Amino acid sequence: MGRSVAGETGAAAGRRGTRAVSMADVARLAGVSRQTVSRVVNNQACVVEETRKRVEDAMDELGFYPSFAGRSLRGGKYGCIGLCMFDITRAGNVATLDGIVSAAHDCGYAVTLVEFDEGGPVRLRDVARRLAELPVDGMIFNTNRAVEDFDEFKPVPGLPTIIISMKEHPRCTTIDSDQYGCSRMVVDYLRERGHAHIRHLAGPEGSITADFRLRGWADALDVAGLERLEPLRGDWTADSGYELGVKLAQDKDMTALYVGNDQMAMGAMTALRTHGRRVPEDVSVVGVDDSLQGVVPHNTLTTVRFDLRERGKRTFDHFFAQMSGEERVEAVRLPGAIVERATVAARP
Amino acid sequence: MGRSVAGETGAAAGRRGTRAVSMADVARLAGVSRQTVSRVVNNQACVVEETRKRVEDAMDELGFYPSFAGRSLRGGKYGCIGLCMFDITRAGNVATLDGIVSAAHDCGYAVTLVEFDEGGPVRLRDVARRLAELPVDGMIFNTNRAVEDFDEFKPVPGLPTIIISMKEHPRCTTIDSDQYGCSRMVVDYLRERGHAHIRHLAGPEGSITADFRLRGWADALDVAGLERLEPLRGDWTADSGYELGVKLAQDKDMTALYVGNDQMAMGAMTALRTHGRRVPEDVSVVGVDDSLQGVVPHNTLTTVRFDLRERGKRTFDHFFAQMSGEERVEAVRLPGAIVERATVAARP
DNA sequence: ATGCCGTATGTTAACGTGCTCATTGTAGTT
DNA sequence: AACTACAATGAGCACGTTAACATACGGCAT
Repeated sequence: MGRSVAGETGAAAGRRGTRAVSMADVARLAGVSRQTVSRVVNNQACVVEETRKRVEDAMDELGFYPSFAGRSLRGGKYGCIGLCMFDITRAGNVATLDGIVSAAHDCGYAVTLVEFDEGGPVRLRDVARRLAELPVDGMIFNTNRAVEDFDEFKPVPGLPTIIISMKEHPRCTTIDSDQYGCSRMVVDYLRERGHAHIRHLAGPEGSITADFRLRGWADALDVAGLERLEPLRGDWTADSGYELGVKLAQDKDMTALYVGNDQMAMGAMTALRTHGRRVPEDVSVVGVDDSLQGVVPHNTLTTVRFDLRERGKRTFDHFFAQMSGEERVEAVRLPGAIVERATVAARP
Repeated sequence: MGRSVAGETGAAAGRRGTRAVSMADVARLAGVSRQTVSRVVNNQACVVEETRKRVEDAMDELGFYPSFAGRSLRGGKYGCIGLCMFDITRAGNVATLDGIVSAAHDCGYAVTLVEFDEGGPVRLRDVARRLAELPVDGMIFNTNRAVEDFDEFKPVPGLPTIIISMKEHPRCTTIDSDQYGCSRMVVDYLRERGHAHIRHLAGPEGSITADFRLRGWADALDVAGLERLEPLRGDWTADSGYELGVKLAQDKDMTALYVGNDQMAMGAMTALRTHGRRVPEDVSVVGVDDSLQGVVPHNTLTTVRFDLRERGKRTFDHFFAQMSGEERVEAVRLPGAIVERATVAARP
């Protein structure tokens, strides 16, 4: 219980049974002290060229790599950052992961990835516990799924913690693409083009992203004093978009449709056209994510693009700032940008 | 040079400047020896209930987490596996990553991810060097891109190494989806349905996957003694598929088109239809990857599906076997399966 | 009472590295 | 010759954990 299976493989100590080559071994072969080897490894001055050469040859001969354990035991830090994602395969997450990994790489950090998709309810506390026993200097959580103990969660002391989430947290800096603001932006964009009957096809209940996108749309309509019909809810797939698009085709007042992601938008658009509504002449359609580029030929969907790689980079930057002593807790929301293609028309 | 920036942050030793809570601290507070704390942490017997309770309370009060460094310094292993991917965002890679992470999790391992997309040519040696200095018990490389020193690469002694690659390696076990076999399978599938003029729209030059898929197609035609016209080469995007599809529409002999991925197939199909060739009545189309499901409404493309998550799981399994002493070097190729939809018709 | 056994706990040493301080060696200055 | 200045190297310790060994204690058979 609690102990890792890896830990129990036991018998084989070190690298496959044999103790790994240590500095002492190199020192012995090169005929110098361990300290001199250490200096060579860390590229310090004050080592005469001839000695350095001898040490380097010895290292090559023995296949020496400095032990991370020894090094970090001394130094107290690992140069690794723990990242917990709840579903890597979810569309946006890969790009974010990529951004984090590459920003981390630039600062000499590696990223240790942990997934947490145990059927039951998720508690940040459990995830943090698991991560804290790994060689990490801090943690990043990506919680685009509801977690049980979000608000009362306390980060592990000494381990800077950043949460990728639209929900704000009392103790940790949160960062996310502005899933709320993008909807207000789209509604304003459509209003400026004369649309007053703007409907919404949202993502599934239980998705925080879907909820914030929906809320942004609703608030924007309310603020503008426009009529707000009940939004429909799909499951992010193109087919669900098609299905609901068939229903929406009945609504002859609707002049614009804002869809919670591009795949459903694709489906809805197909349904609208199949049922005699022209896009964009009769109905303008806007999606979010810009995920169809390259996937579909002649992609014409007007949509909102987030720079998710940038989101990852920024996330790491905040982590790094905290590592460097920054104490501030903020809620960073990164704006998207509308990509104008050909599915929006202005009303007379 | 060579040293990590993380290492140079220096000043802050341990967890945010303050030395983390150690077993000694817990022992002092609980009024026991460090060894007893260790026993409690590792759930060993021979600790009387009352003592255990006192230690656990002390741990909670101080917020103690065992130090990974100290632990692995003693034990010699980390419970982490190093993974190098050259482009996480490439379609198949996420699912593979997911499979590896989840299989690793089940065995108590975490995955430390490193990306390597420095503009220049890649050498496995450099990647291995970087990974070997991290807290890992072994490594996995995902080399779907050409590397300079593939054949002469020697794994770090004591660190089991698996390569995800279609190319076989003299010293390491390789594993990959059977990018060659899938093409032979498709050609046979089309031949059985009476097709004799089967053309191929391949991925870009320089892509190993594209090369193997192309080679499988070519060999299958040669073996069957069928005419083999020059394949066209796209860049994986739907638009390039469309563009080349326009050219292919001129070829009135062609009765079947095998496309290197689904997105290009999507484009090619659209082009064929736009230029008066019915699919599947005039031309049958087959893709690879099954990547359009959920993305496009009413997906009807017949394609080859690989279980990429399974590929990840199998990869980890091989790593784990080597960790447990298995020495065999193999080349594992995981077959795909044809997903029959509606873009293939039998010829009379 | 003596000796033995088993259980609970403490003590010691070792893992590999890198910092601090000490020592040696060399050259230049007085 | 005696001194300082500096470069190159070595010795020792500390980091946190745990395996192996050592000790203390109570119960039981002799």
